[in-house]
Parts: sequence; C-alpha cells; structure tokens
Amino acid sequence: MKNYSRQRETILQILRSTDTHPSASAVYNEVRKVIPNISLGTVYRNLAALSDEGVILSLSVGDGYEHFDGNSAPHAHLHCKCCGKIYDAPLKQDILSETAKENDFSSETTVYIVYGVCSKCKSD
Amino acid sequence: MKNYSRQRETILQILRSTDTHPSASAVYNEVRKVIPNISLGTVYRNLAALSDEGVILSLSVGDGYEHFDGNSAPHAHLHCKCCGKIYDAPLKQDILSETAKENDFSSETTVYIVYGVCSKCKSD
DNA sequence: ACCTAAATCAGTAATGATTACTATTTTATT
DNA sequence: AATAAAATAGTAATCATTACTGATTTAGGT
Repeated sequence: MKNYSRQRETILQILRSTDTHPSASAVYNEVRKVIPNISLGTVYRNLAALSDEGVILSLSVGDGYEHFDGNSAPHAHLHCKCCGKIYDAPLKQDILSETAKENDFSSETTVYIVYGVCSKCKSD
Repeated sequence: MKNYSRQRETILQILRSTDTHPSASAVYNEVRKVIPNISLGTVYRNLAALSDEGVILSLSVGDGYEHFDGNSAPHAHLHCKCCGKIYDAPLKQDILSETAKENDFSSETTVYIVYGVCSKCKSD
C-alpha cells in the first residue's frame, strides 16, 4: 500500500465508493465534505497522479468534462446520450489487452466505451 | 449519399485519407489548403455533425484535444503515452456491441482505447 | 529530537480548446 | 424569381483544466 496524503487517500476512497463516474468538480464537492478547505487544483493534481499510476480510470465521453472511475479493471462503459449516465457492464473478454499484446504494444490501461441510448430512456 | 456542403465533404475526405487521428485544428490546417477562408468554427461544427451522424469517430485520449477518425467501424486505438501516436488495430470480436445488446442498450458507436507504450518507443 | 530537502498543499491567475453569437451567403422549395 | 431554412466566416465569450507561488507537511539522515 502506497503512502498517500490525506487528500489523495480521500479522493480515492470517494471514487471507490461510487459508480457514478464523477467529474473533477463533482469529486471536489464530495471531498470538501471531509476536507472543507481542499483546493480544486489539488483534486485535479491527485486525480492525474492516480490516473497515471493506473489506480483509477480517466475517461472522456464527449460531454465537456473528464470522468473518473475508481475501478481500473477492464469493463465496459455504456454512455447514454439521452440521460448522460455512464453505466458499467462486465466484459466476457478483455479483447483490448489481447489486441495490444498481438501488436507488441505494452498495455497499461484499457478503456471501453459504447455510445447510445439506455433501456430506461428508450422506454420513456 | 447525403448532400453535404463543400466544407463538410472536404473535411470528411481529409479524415478518410489519413490514419493520424488529427485534432480539430490539424483538420483545419488541412482544409485550408483547399478552402483557404474556411473558419475554425465551421470545422468544429462539421466535425460534431459528422460525429453525431456516426460517420466519423471522436475520441479523447487525454492529451488535451479531441481526435477524429474517418473510420467509424469498430477497431482498437493504441495510444502511446511516449510518442503520443494513436495506432489503429483490427479487433477479432466486437465485444462492446455484444455487451450493449446483452444490457438492452442501443449501441450506436463503440470506442476501444488502450493506453501504453508502442514497440517503437520501447526499443528506443 | 533536530535539520534539510523534497513533496504536497491552498489559493489564485492564466491558458487555450471549444462553443456561442451575428450578420452574411448559400441552398432548397414553391 | 421569391421566400424560408440551413450553413458559413469571423469574432467574442466560456469554462474546464493547468500553471504558478508562497506556505505547509513529510521523509530520511545525523
């Protein structure tokens, strides 16, 4: 276990306790409940550090902000362009890691995104 | 075949004639060789329109700009964090479309990204 | 414990890719 | 040809993210 600062540790715990794929400012609002005077720059810096480490996932779905995921294991992200939600879904196969290996590419992180409309929005 | 404006048609042809996944301003610089007084806003608007249509792919690899791909068919993107290049690679299976179907999610576009280091950068 | 250097922080200012806006031009339809 | 709708060039505004600065905390050595 790495020796993280209180700020970084808190950010990581928040990300691991949700499946909402929050943006940096959403994370900021949550962390402030625990560390009221944390700065937004600190949140960005630690999100970048955790993402560089491969501990969290950073994903962009084209809605203007970066989203973060405390689960960095390979899984699918289903982004509904109607309600904006990002759903997690398990994958039967990690085809990206396999493809990387076949191409002599050192895979560190894999990101799977589907754009479309979720079942809830379809029925509304 | 849709009836595209000269600007949109030119942008699409440029994207289809390269595999470099250019940014909006890189596309802008290319289009200006053909339509010198095209505006950057027009490039952005048409890239968004083509992306909404599913004719091109818009992908973010975390380097600050959006990248565009004239090939919207499912394939892998290998992003080297060392040289910054995005390599295309074929996929044996479109696992994302399958996963979407299993989850009653209407898939329109799929994006596959691997982050890591390419063979060229490894050998340098 | 003390000391020093490195890392991290809070707070604020700056950046720059993207978007919004407006007046003009082009396209489509009748 | 007349009218309405769509697209454009050019410019101004936005705002998520990054950079910066001086203060604070952490880590390792003595």
